[in-house]
Order: sequence, then C-alpha cells, then structure tokens
Amino acid sequence: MMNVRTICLAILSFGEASGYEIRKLSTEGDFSYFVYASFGAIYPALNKLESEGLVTGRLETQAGKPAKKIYAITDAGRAAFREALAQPPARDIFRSEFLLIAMCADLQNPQVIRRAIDTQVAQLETEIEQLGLIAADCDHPGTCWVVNYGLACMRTSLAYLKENRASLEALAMPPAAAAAE
Amino acid sequence: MMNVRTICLAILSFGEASGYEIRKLSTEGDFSYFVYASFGAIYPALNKLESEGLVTGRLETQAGKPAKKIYAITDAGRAAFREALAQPPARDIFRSEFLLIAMCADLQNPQVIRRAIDTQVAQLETEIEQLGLIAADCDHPGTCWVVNYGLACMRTSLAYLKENRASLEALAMPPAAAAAE
DNA sequence: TAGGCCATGTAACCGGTTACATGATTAG
DNA sequence: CTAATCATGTAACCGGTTACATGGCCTA
Repeated sequence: MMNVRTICLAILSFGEASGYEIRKLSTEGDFSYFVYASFGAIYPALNKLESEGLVTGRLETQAGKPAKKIYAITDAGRAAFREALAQPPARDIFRSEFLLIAMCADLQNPQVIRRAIDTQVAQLETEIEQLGLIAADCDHPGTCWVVNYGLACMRTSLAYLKENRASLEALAMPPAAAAAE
Repeated sequence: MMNVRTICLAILSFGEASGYEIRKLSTEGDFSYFVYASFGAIYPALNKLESEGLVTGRLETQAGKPAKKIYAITDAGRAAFREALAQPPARDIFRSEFLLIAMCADLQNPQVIRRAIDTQVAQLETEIEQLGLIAADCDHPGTCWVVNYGLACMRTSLAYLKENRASLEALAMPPAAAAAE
C-alpha cells in the first residue's frame, strides 16, 4: 500500500506538516528515496484523510506569507498507518532507464552510451552525497538504518559502474556501423 | 520513456514475440527487473504500434493451441526505439515498502519487523537465484552486463540486511508497550 | 521587473490495473 | 472433472501527473 495516502500518514507520523511541506519531503527530503508525489495528488489525499478522521487540519496565518493548513495525525490515523505497515512488504519496485539503455547498448553509438553512463554516475554521486548529509545529522534510528542501507546499495552501484564502464562502452556500435545506418 | 510502448519495442528488438509472450518476459523473464506490464496494457499498445507501422503482426495458427499473433519490429520501429534510448536516462525509480516499514520500525512490535525482514530476505534470495540462472546461460553481452549489475546490487542488499537485521529488530516497540496500545 | 519561493487547490487527461468475456487443450 | 496454460481482447475504474488559476513576498 504505497500510495499517496500512506505516504501522507507516514510523514505526519513524524510530526505536523502542511501539504506543501509534505510534497517537499516526498520529492527532496528524507522520504524522496521511496516516493514521489505531486500537489495534485497530495491536497485531495489530505482532504480525504481529514474527512475520514485520520488527520486533523488547522489553519495557521503567517506574517508576509500565505496562510498554511497544518495537518496532524490522529490516533485513528496512527492505528491505520500501523495496520497498513503490519502486513508483509510487497516486492521492491525498481525501474531504470539506464539499465534498459545498457541492455541495448549494441544498438547505440559509443557517444550515447558514454553520455548515459556519465549521467548515471553523476546522478548516483549526488544522491550519495545527499544521503551522506542526511546520515550525518540523523537522530531518528529507523531513518538512520534506512539511509545507511541506501548508501550501501548506491555505493555498490557506483563502484560497479566505474569498474565496468569500459566493458559496457565496448558493446556500443562501432561509429562506422552507426554512420552507415 | 519507460512506458509499455517502449517495453514492447525493446522486447521485439530482441526477436519476434506475441503479446502473450511479451507479458511473460516482462513479468517473469529477462525484462522483469525493469518493468511490469499486464495484458490490458500490452494488447492495446501492440495494436497502436502496428497502426503506426512500428511493428508488424502476423497471425500464426497452431495445432492444439489458439492462434497467436506474432509481432516483429520494423525498421521504423527500430529507429524510434533507438531514438527513445538516445536521450540521457531519467533518474532510477526505487520504491520499497520494506524500507518504509524499517523506517517506522519503532511503531511496530518485534514480530512484525522480524516477519518483514524474513519476507525481504526470502525475496532477495529468490531474485538472486533467478538472476544467477539467467547469468549462467546468457549469450547476449548487454543482458549479461545488466544482470551482473543487478546481482552486485542485490547481493549488497542481502548482505546488509543479514548483518544489520539485529539492530533493526532492536528498534521495534517492546512487546509490553505494544500490548498497551 | 522578472523570476523564484511560499501556499492551496481544481480539472482535464492519461497510463495503467483489474475484472470480465471467450474458448480450446492438457495435465493432475 | 478440475485446474492450469495458452491466447486475445474489452470495459470500467483508479490513481496519479500536468497544467491551470491565484496571489503575495523576496531576491537578483
């Protein structure tokens, strides 16, 4: 049950937040490695959750900024979240455009493959850096555990990529053949 | 562009296949680690692809089995696929219910956490085993590269899980507190 | 003064899943 | 005789993205 509802409950179980903040956390913050959610999904989800009594919303006016609606999880919400997490986890979902490109490396010319690898390396490096920052000042043990798990996986990916990029590049179409297409 | 269309083109670029076979490959075969696609998505996609001239369909009658429509990629299809893969890859998508459970381990009682870890370990082990079989008799270099990449990542995950499961279990709510809820 | 951040929300659209409909063959 | 495998397809539904609407404040 990894839908927007559950994500909202998860984030609110760590503390109060507005819809705007939930979106930030789910795309840039600690939760961005599990989920992506847009405004168009979050706001309706929060309204529904409120109508069901799983969260409560309170309007807070701010000086010089638009008013925000701060949501807090209720006991019923906490129970629902706990129950959702209690059943055995579904299989992890992993989707990688890079791996599809790699698998079909023999259809592309070397520049394309090199660029794809460069992009992937850069992406992994920034993600590792960001995870490192989170790990550095992390006071919540569960979050720490998960972040370190993520770091271990990403470091392996990056190391494999760097060590084996030459053999992948070698699979690409020779420029002559590519030019003849 | 990791939609069903692209997946169909990818699979057909390796050889002819029917809709039924494409679904098998995308859920159980070599491609199942990048994608999941159901009949309801594949059949309409293939029909559209055919109407656009990117694939051709040929009806084949079989003795004792229903007739199947075998699709083959055309030159135009190959070009479209190549072009789709030529642009830099989007960020990998990773969704893990297990990591959400782990992050919130302090909300659950130890049995639940233990069961979640067991499920995750079992899932990783079977996936590693299956990937090992694919790697064992794999004649296509691009596929080999990708499979070995996947194996490296999954082995790291599994090792981390096994080495650190005790510390995760320790985060779970003590049974007394859980009972009081 | 232009663009970015804060902040909430709606509506159109889309890609995909689930369930249904159909039917023959084979294995337990 | 039942269940599974082979095989194709449609229709209802749903969850989510994208784009739009609105508007004030702050920074470059």
